[in-house]
Amino acid sequence: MGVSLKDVALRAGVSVKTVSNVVNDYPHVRAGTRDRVQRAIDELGYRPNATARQLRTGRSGIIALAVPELGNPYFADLATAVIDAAAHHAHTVLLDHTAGLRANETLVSQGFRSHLIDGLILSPIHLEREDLLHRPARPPLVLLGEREYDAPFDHIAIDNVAAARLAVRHLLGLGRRRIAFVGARRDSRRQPAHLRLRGWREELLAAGRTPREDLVIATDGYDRLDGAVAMTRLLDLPEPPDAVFAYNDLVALGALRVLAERGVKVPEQVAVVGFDDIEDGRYGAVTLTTIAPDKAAIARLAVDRLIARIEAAPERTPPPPRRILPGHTLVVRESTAGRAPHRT
Amino acid sequence: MGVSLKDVALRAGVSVKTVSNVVNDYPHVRAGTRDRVQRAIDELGYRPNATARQLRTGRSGIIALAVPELGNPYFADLATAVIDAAAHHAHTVLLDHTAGLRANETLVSQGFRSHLIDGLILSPIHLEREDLLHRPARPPLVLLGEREYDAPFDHIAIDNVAAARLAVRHLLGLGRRRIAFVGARRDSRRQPAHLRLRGWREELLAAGRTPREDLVIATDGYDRLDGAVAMTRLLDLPEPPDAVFAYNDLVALGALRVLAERGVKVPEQVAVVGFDDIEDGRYGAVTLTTIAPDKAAIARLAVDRLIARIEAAPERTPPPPRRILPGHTLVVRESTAGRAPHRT
DNA sequence: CTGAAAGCGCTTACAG
DNA sequence: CTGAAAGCGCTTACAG
Repeated sequence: MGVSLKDVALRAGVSVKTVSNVVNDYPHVRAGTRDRVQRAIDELGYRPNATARQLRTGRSGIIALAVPELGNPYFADLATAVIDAAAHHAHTVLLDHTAGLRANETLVSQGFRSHLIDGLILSPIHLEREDLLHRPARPPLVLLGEREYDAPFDHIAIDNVAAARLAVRHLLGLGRRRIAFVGARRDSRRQPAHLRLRGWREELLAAGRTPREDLVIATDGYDRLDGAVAMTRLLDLPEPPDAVFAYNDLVALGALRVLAERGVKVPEQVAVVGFDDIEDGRYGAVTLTTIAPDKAAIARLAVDRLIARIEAAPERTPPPPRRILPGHTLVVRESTAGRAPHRT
Repeated sequence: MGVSLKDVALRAGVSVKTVSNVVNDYPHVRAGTRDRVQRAIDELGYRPNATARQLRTGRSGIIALAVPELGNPYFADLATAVIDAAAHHAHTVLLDHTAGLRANETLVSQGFRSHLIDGLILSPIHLEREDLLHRPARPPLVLLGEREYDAPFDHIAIDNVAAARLAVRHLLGLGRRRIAFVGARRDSRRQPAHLRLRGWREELLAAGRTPREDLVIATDGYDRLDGAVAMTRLLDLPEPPDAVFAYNDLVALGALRVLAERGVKVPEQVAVVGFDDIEDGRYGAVTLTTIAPDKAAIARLAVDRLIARIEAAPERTPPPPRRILPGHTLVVRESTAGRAPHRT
């Protein structure tokens, strides 16, 4: 079917070894030989067969990225950044979505399709530590996101507690006294959002205030609808909050929608802070104040770390797994700062 | 390193052929033999090497999907749907983004990484017909989206002209008389959006109205920012429009943001219709009326068609390429219908 | 600097 | 119903 090394070798009158040397830029090839081989390659339109190379070398040049859902712009942005970072290392990205389900996350982490990929970047939601315990050493795994595991894997995530405290401090600075947290889980044993919730608690305590647990709203997921449902409940409280810190921007946007529906003024009556800095937050009728994780840094660090493990010689002891903390910033917009007067 | 067929064969006391037969569910294997082999497989933890299988069969089980950008929720949704549809055929999806650049789109269509993939689904923006002309027959290609090419490839897209006419008809039915189109291109030779623009023109003419070309606004891209810039220009016109039909929802959302900023009432003063039905449009302060393409159908049809070509016997003449038109609907929301009174 | 040959782990005619 | 063997297209010690 296709043109193989052998065809090129025949045409150039050399062995396949020499052709292989030329194709892989092996330095010690005589210039004349190289030219002759190159000409044969061009004439025949030869292109190396990646599969055969992979079978021989054990490397595919593919890394997998598994996120809960691409429908969340945060993960779409992250995926884009990972694809770009991988391209820098001449790697391609195979994308998986887990729907945040523990079973899917476990399957992926256990090496589903592992023969096809050199490494895996996984952003888990409901995966538990024990799901990770009997994982084979290959392909290497880098974890992303808020969930922390006492397990020997690199983990790239911003400091969620510090970021949450920054958000709550901002709201306290605006004089807000009833600050709700939206995005806890009903099941107290499983708290994917526990770090952001902890930050909310810590900052309130540090300010000498008692965290009001009735202002902690559990949600089913982390989508706009969850934020809308939670906000409705909060507004129906005898004493509604004057601020909302949402687990993420989608939840915050759902809350903003309900506030608009009910005619509640933002930020005058209720201030809102999200988390992720997705683009939607910059274009609503009220733009959204949010925590902006450095997504490019997250992607770059994750890919760099993964590639380093992929390329590590198997006989040497690998570097110990690390927690790496990319930066984050608070981006203040209308949902806490109010709107500049109309340009008319 | 890993456990191979040979190891299993040795342990089960059969030939590799028999193990292969069991692994691939070849029917004619004696039950006793099958059990013995299965036990050996389980004990050794054997898992087939996909790379070796691919080298032998020429099939990887991977299809590539190339979209302009994942940051547009429409493409994120589409990618999700394609991943699901591919999973039905036991295929995995390799994701590429082209940034809508002709060079990237050409590279992908010409078979970049073609040894790794069984087929390609491409949603082009600026690709031209000539870029497609000297494409090798393999891997098969299915095209998506508004751009039409007089080239022998399957093409899955909703009827963009009919959909645009539906949107404009809706606005006309609301009594709007100055209906702008936002999302044309400056360069008149390259009009990715030409079908939706044509629909705008045709429906106005059919209603006995003259399309006002000064209400056709060119944009650099199809993002929120482009919609915001365009809306600003429209509002600064001596006689601003009373309705906007946007190329897509992102552009429409950018326009809505500017309308809110300027204190223009939607839909009373300006009604807005988008295109794509992304989730953001359902949660703004003013929800967005839009054309909803049947994304699941698009993904399913594209994958089905691609898999059929992948599995077609190479010696038989392949089925002729087809244009397939999945359905679409108009979803009416507040940006044209107004808001229901507050629930208080 | 270059060649002949083994082998990565499968699948698949070809026999029996 | 099962086995022995070739071969997919590479890379890479091993020679020379």
